[in-house]
Amino acid sequence: MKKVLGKSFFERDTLIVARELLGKYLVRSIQGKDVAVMITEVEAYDGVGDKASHAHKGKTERNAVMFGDAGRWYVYLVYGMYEMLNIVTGARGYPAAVLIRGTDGIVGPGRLTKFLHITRAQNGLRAIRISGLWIEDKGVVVPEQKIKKTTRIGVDYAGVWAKKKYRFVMK
DNA sequence: ACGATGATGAAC
DNA sequence: TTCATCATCGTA
Repeated sequence: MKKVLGKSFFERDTLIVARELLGKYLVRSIQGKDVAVMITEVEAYDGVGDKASHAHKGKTERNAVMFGDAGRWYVYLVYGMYEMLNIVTGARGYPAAVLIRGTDGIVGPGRLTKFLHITRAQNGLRAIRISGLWIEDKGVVVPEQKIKKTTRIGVDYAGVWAKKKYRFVMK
C-alpha cells in the first residue's frame, strides 16, 4: 500500500494537514535512488494573522509561494545557513504551510534538508515524483495518544501566537 | 552560552 | 544603502 499525496490532501486546514502528515513518508530522489523517511515532527503556520508566519507581513518575494496553490514546496534560508522545508496548504490566496521539522532518525529542520539535499532550488516546485521530492502514504496509522502537541520552536517573538500548540510530534 | 553566516524587509 | 532580525545548529 503506497500512495503519493496529491493537491487535495494539502488543500485543507493547515492544522489538519500538519496532524495527518505524521507517519507519512517524505521521499527524495537523489542520484537515481529514492530515500524515504517517515515524518515525525511538524509545525503549522496559518494565515496572515499568524504573527509567527512569514505571511504575517503580507505577500513578499520570499513568501509568495505560500499564497499560491497547495501541494508546492516552500523552501527558504534561515540564519544564513539552514534551508527550511515547508509544504504549502490551504486554499489558493490563503497563505499557510506546514514546516517539516523532523523524521525518524533525523531531528531538526536544518539537518533534514542537509541530509536530503534540499535547497531553495526546490522552492515553488510541486510535491510530485517529477520534482524529485514528494510525500507518500504507506498506510502507517498514528493514533492520537502517540501525538504530542506543543508550542512552535523559535518563534518567541510572536506574542500570543507563540503560545498556540501548532507543533505536532510523534512520541 | 555563543558564534557562524547571508538573505530579507523595513527604515533611512 | 544600511541595519536589525531571523521557523538553527555545532562547538564549548
